[in-house]
Amino acid sequence: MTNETFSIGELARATGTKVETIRYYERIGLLPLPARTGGNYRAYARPHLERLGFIRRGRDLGFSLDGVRELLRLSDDRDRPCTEVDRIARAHLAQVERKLADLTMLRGELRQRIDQCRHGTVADCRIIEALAPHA
Amino acid sequence: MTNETFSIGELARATGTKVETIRYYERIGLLPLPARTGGNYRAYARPHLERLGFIRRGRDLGFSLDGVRELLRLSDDRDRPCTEVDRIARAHLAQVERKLADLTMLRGELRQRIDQCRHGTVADCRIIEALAPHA
DNA sequence: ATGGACCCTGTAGCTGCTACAGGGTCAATC
DNA sequence: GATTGACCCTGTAGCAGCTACAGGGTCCAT
Repeated sequence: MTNETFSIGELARATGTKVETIRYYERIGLLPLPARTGGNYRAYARPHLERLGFIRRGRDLGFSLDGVRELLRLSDDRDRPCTEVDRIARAHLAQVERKLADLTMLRGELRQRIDQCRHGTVADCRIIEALAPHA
Repeated sequence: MTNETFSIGELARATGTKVETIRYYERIGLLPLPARTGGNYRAYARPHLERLGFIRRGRDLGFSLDGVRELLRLSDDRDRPCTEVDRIARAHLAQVERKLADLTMLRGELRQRIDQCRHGTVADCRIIEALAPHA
């Protein structure tokens, strides 16, 4: 039987997570409490490794910790329809798209300000002018 | 002479800022301390209104509070060349562009996952599959 | 004098970590 | 057997940029 365990440092290296972050995930109940060694070290098993991997990939896809938590919960019930999963992912996508639209607008405005800057003095800088109203 | 003053609530309404946010800006030294009335109410003058307007527009353009602080400092010296202003704005633009690139990638990945979802059970959901490795 | 809208200070909460301080453990080396 | 050094432990505080109280005071109209 395979009953290998991992220290928190090994888990960190294996998943590209900082040790403190792993402890943080534990604290907020995202990662279950691992067994402890005689010297009170955390002893993780394979399921922990997988779960942490799941969390990391979810975060990489931009899901919030609550989103990840929900996805983890849903992924446990293998037989349920994935309607909910789909809904969460779509909601997240919509949010990403909103943010993209916002940032695109922002980029446009910034570019315009910067392009109009004639590199004179602050008194007639278009960037400052855009911020200070009356001048 | 025009020596009108504004209450914090009036300033809030005039600039679309929450009252607490104004007090916060004061606390971190972004907005100068206003005069006080007999009843210890803040009594703002026109320069405060303008300064807060500047801050808000800077924030709307996505500058950090430190960025805004720097821009405010620079805007005081009307005769200096606007090189520094330009540099700050360009650095910010570059950051916005990096974020845009990241989010665009993210959107692509999310769309792909969602498109591949066949709306079956969680067991063969592509979204979950992308997160859990082995399955 | 009473009500309601406004104001005050101070503190704690939010997200998602990160960074200590001040200690304990473990394996290897001298 | 003592010492190093890498690792681990808990607990707390900090970051940005607000936001939300609690527990009071003020001002003005009725």
